[in-house]
Amino acid sequence: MEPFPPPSEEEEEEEEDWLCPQPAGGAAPPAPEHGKSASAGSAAGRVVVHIDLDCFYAQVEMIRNPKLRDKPLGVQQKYIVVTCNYEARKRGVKKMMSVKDAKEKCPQLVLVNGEDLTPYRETSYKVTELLGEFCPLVERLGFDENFVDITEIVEKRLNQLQQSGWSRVGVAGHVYNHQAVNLHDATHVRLVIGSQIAEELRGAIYTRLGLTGCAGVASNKFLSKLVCGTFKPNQQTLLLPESCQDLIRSLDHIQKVPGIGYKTTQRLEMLGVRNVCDLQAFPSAVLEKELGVSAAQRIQKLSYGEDDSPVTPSGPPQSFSDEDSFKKCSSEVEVKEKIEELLPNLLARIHRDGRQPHTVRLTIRQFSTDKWFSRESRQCALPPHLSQKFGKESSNIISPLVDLLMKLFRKMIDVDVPFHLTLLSVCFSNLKDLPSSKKGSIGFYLKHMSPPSGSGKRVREVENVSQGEGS
DNA sequence: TGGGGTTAT
DNA sequence: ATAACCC
Repeated sequence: MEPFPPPSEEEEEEEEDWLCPQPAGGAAPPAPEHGKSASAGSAAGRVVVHIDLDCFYAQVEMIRNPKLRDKPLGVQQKYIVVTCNYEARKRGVKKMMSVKDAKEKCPQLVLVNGEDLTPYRETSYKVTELLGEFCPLVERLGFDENFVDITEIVEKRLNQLQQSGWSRVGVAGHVYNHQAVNLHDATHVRLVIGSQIAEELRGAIYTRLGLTGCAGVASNKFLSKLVCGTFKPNQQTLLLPESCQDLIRSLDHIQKVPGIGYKTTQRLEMLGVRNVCDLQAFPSAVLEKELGVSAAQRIQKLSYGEDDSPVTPSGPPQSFSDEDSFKKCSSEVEVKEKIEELLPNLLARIHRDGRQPHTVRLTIRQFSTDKWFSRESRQCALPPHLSQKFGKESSNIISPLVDLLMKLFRKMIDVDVPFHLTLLSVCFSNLKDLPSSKKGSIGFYLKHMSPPSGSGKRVREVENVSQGEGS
């Protein structure tokens, strides 16, 4: 069996094999422990993989239209190229580049409109669902990233290896810093097995969905995400604990730290904190006064690579929204028309989901020269008789919803004074399962997970994929 | 900069 | 309801 995807640029370096004598009664791998073995977050240490699909929207478009495969391709929303394939990147196109700049850099650039997210959203959930077949702890981050806590799968495989006595154990993919693996170190062994599982996850995503992506394997979410980007298209990287400091110190600016965004960066810079080392060394008490105890402690722990946040299964979405941006919208009639455009698609999505929303929100962005960032919103509970109508299609739910949304609009905007909007968004949230049957089940994609043969069979399939036969 | 999402306050 | 974060 070959590595998997055709993208041949891969030269999976350093796949050395290690002959590993098992336990021998020494202090090698961890004891099996009784019954429920190391659950996620136990003292044993977790194994977390972060999976990040390569230029996701562009990949989806290339699958929809294979003729685009070998061309430089950009996905356009309004006048922005939001992402592009690697052919385009070679020629200087970057994410979030204006169409004008992109065409200048690459006149042959092919553009597809990506304002309708439906194909991306659907593919995205297929990926999450697929990962959910391997393991229940899958957390989405945006449409193209997932965290998977594979601690339990690693544990199972460790037990199997111990029973077979001798096994060939080797890293799949890269090791950060080219650090040598010590197979007498239990933590190393678990992470190495994690790298094999990560490769299987990527392999499944490729063979079943045709998508390539990167993976990072580490002992927590934060580190797995950080190390994921080390080798970029379609490769994976394992982080061993001894290289953790090197990884985080490699971040030249604090805004590269996931969890430290624009606002926090501004405040940290006022305090003279410019890089991760500054943050590590900064007095905690002062930081807590500036950011609050909770945020301060969290980001300072991040600066050491510590992150105890669990991989929280995302399950079905918490909200459904649809938005449109435009140059100008300045009359009530136009607002109503825009809302009427947004609703049908949204309602169809909610109908497909099957749950009932109990809250609606209208969000606007007003034109302004300096604060293009800020949005305002008004929300209200849906009257029960409207909530009810989400199950059925026939009745006209649109008119009363539009009326409701226009009331929300008038709470924000005095329609007697001139206004200039550049965005409208409608969001339905507070989703509840229909009172239909008995239990409050989770349904959605986690539902059909165990056909008769159950989880044992599923896991075995995973385990078989890249078993380098022992000898 | 788009068209989405989440959680915390 | 807003503010922060993520993509």
